[in-house]
Amino acid sequence: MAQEAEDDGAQTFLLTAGEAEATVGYKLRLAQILAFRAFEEKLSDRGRAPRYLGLLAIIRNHPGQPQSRLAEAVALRRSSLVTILDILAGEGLVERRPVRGDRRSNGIWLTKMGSRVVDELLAESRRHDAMLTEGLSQEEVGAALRALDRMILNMRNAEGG
Amino acid sequence: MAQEAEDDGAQTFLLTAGEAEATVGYKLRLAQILAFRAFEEKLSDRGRAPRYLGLLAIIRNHPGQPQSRLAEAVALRRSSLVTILDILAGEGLVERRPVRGDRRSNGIWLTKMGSRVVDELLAESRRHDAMLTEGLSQEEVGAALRALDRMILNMRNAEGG
DNA sequence: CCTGGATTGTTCGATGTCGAACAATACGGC
DNA sequence: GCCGTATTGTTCGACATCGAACAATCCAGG
Repeated sequence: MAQEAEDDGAQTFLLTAGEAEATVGYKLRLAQILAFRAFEEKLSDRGRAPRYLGLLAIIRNHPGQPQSRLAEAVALRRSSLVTILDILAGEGLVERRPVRGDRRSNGIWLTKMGSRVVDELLAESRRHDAMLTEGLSQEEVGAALRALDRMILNMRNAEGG
Repeated sequence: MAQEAEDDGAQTFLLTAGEAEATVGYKLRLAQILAFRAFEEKLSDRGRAPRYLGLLAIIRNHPGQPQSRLAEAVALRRSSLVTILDILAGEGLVERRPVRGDRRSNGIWLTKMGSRVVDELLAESRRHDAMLTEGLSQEEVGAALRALDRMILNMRNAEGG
């Protein structure tokens, strides 16, 4: 009966907080919040590109895709992407172009500046990854990546079904 | 030069989106968004407890902790936790009690109902985890958990220093 | 003691994401 | 060709989280 507050040192508390019941989902969340926040803070002088680097990288690898497809790729909503693309277009990183054969949709493309910014930020991103996975072996990192891929796949397959 | 939009099927696009440049940080984010969203949607009829299950579990394991300590444990800000605890207290899951010896801080405790709700939701959470990690072996899940722990540790050590 | 700096909870305005709606456009079955 | 249904981008109001400020309280050094 823990009717009395425990007297952990702060360190011990943080390390063991929720440990007993901690699930993959929970640790996933914690790690993501901390990693994402740190990355954004480190690059707070580069506009909003760091936050949307994933999106920008996808646009570079798959230029001309419609917004709806991009939204699905980064697991955000169609409606959220509107504002995001407005911002990125406002910063001159991205362009909406008409798509021949479908007057509903826009194709999204990187500008030259956008392409350059993505290059720079991907380098930063790799440095950040190194910090994030410090103390893990190549094999462990690889295994974690494969596990994450599988989780992403599992959740995508479950979506809307 | 990919000046022409590619003609992936939607499946292929999703699977390979950003694959070339994908970092641990990015996949972490994607997996977390999808997993968290699915968990919340599945339990949309249980108030706001699902979203804050991690917090509630920590309160159960470490009753009587001050808000600031809890905020750090779940990687949210002190100011954010105020609203959250207001809500959880409003739903009757949590109580603020005065702390003897420090009139600034509150100790946070689960109510009986809160404790019951946490039990139920932790069971749901384990089921959700099973879905999330489907297709991964016990060893792979264990390795992923250890990797996540390490990443959390790394980011915490880097914080503010 | 007592005074200056830290810590705690709180408020408040700013920003990001969401879901539900909508108009414009595409498309399949007839 | 025509019509019902899907899809696309968009707007709008709701909500979650943030950072900066603040008052109350604690505490360490003189």
